[in-house]
Amino acid sequence: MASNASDKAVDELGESEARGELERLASAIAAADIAYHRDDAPEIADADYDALKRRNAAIEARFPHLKRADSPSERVGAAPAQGFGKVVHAVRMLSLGNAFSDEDVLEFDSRVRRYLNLDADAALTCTAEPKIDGLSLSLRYEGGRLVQAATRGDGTEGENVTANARTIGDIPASLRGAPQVLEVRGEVYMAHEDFAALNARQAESGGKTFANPRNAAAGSLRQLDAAITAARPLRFFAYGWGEISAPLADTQSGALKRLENLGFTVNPLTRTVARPDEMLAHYRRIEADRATLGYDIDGVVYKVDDLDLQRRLGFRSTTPRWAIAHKFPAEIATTRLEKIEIQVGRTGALSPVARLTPVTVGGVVVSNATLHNADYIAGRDSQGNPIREGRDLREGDWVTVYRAGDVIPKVRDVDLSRRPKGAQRYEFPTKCPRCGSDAVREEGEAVAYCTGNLICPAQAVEKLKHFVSRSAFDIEGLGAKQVEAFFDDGWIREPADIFTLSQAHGPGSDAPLEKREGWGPKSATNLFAAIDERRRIPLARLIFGLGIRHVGETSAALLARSYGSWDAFAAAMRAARDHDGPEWEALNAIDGVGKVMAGAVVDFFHEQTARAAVDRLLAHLDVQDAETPRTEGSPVAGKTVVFTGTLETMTRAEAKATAESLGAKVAGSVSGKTDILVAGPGAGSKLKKAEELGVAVMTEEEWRALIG
DNA sequence: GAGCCTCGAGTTCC
DNA sequence: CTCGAGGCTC
Repeated sequence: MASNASDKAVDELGESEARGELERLASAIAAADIAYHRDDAPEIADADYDALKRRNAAIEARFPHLKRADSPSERVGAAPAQGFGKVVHAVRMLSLGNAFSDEDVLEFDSRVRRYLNLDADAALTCTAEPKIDGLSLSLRYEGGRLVQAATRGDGTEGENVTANARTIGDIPASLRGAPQVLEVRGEVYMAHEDFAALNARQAESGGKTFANPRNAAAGSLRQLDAAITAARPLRFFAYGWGEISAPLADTQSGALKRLENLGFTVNPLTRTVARPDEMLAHYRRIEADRATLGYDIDGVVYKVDDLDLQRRLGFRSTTPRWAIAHKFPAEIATTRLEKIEIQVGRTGALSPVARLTPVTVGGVVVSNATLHNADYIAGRDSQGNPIREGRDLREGDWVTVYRAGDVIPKVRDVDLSRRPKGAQRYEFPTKCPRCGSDAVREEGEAVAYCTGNLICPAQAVEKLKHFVSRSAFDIEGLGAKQVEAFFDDGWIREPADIFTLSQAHGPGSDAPLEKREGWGPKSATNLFAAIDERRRIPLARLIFGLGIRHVGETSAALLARSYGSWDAFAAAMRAARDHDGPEWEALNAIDGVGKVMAGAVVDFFHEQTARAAVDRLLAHLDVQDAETPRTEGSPVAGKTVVFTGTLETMTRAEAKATAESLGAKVAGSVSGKTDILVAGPGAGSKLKKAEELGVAVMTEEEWRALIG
């Protein structure tokens, strides 16, 4: 039976057929894995391998209870192209906003109150707990059993480290009384004493030692051989959750209690605090205990306790509005500023970088630091106010450096008493160091730009790097390094060249990729396949990839959503050529698009060279129309809504977020394209204009009734 | 027109 | 992560 079953569509399979199929697939995939990984001699084509994996996943999705203990979908190292399989998070793993001072914490408190329309003296309870310096992990339990563990990755997609997570003592393999689906999120870390012992062992056995516990934890979790992870002393604190089939509690603190009862370890310094002064008091207590905790922490996290309020607050593009991380002050080190060099970005921006005598800051050796712009070097901000009390930076100076947010190295100050004799004030270049074109700094702007847009090789290569970057075309195997090498050899000079790479440099060509240093038949085939995969591209990624100034990831998605298809978008931009007319007005009416961005986009389409390059690119692409938001049964899908006057039961931001989630476009001003004006008390000119234009006007109450 | 909020662009090291 | 600047609100 099983042999016939393999030809059947998954939804036609009976249960016993499915069981047999899963068994067959498990052994076929395992055999392919061994051939690929251990013997480095693949027996089947990658596409066939992927098909096996997909079929396995599809059957498992339909018959979850038949999932085998040795399921290929969970096995570490199962995917051939990279060490770990990828996992798309059911609920995104976000990062947190940061507070660096008491004022920032007070501001967080008032921002939350403002958003929720709470009085200054109304209670607003938060949880406060140490921020562990480890790495985030998401644990998925189904029916009380741990089925998957994934790293954070880019927040949307992480790595499957299930086998490794199973070896961590603090992570229960099964739970009693948990919801059917429960994703527990927390931090994997290594305690100080375990770290010291591990390093001692490593040194003894001649293995590599780790710079700090964080790196040790990360290195240990990302072992392809779970047996190695098992020998590493990792621990886990639970602090939150992702997808859940039933709520854990009404409050953050209640949910943490529940997780504790289920068998997780929650940090013992977690408290609920009612007011900013209590938040700060708990911060100081934790800071005072920092050295005796036995593990690294880098701050304190506050979260609004009431989950209903959390839901109302929602998310900004990368962070929740209901939480913030209060960071401890950064460590500082002293070193020498050897040289100031200039880098050229994809927009032509000239950015000075400090080359430093390498120095250890916070467990990492730093040798470069950004200097932002000419004013920053001179000791001024963009308004001309002194920073570093007006002290400028010169080559040869002794400077203090720190890692902003414990990541990005920055120069804090300069020690004038140690300034070498004859050190010269730094002269910011007036020519692009790469192409020699004039560098121009517009009046009132902080950044100088290279004007050789079409001839500057630095700009061209940076634009290409942007094009292949993660948020744009995200071509696996074609990173910044490869782009640079291909550019230098003239293989890729513009985006379209990427899609003809396999013709120009395929196996039979004059200069085949597989003969290049560092490449072989396998990696070359993989790259061509990865490129082919991106011929079908979502509209938003295409727009972002074009690298139009002022159009980042968010705005690209906004434009894609607003126009739906490439043809509609391009036609409108061409029609708006003169910064005038209905298309121009429509573009400017999009909430979030102003004159500057609109001008940049329209001018991009008007520019012959850029347009020709885009046309060459489009010949290779199948652009997918933008998905409109969930609109099923939404009464306002596709409508353009404007809010005006005072809103009484929700804040403006809430109103906007809700409307957008229902597929409506929220605009800032009333125009012929407006479908609905929601007018509260105090509405003025917008109401009048809406009435003139015959736009439907409703009260807030009517609006709420409409959207349910 | 000022003040806030958010986004864009550039940056480091593993 | 930070800084500058664009866009929106008041």
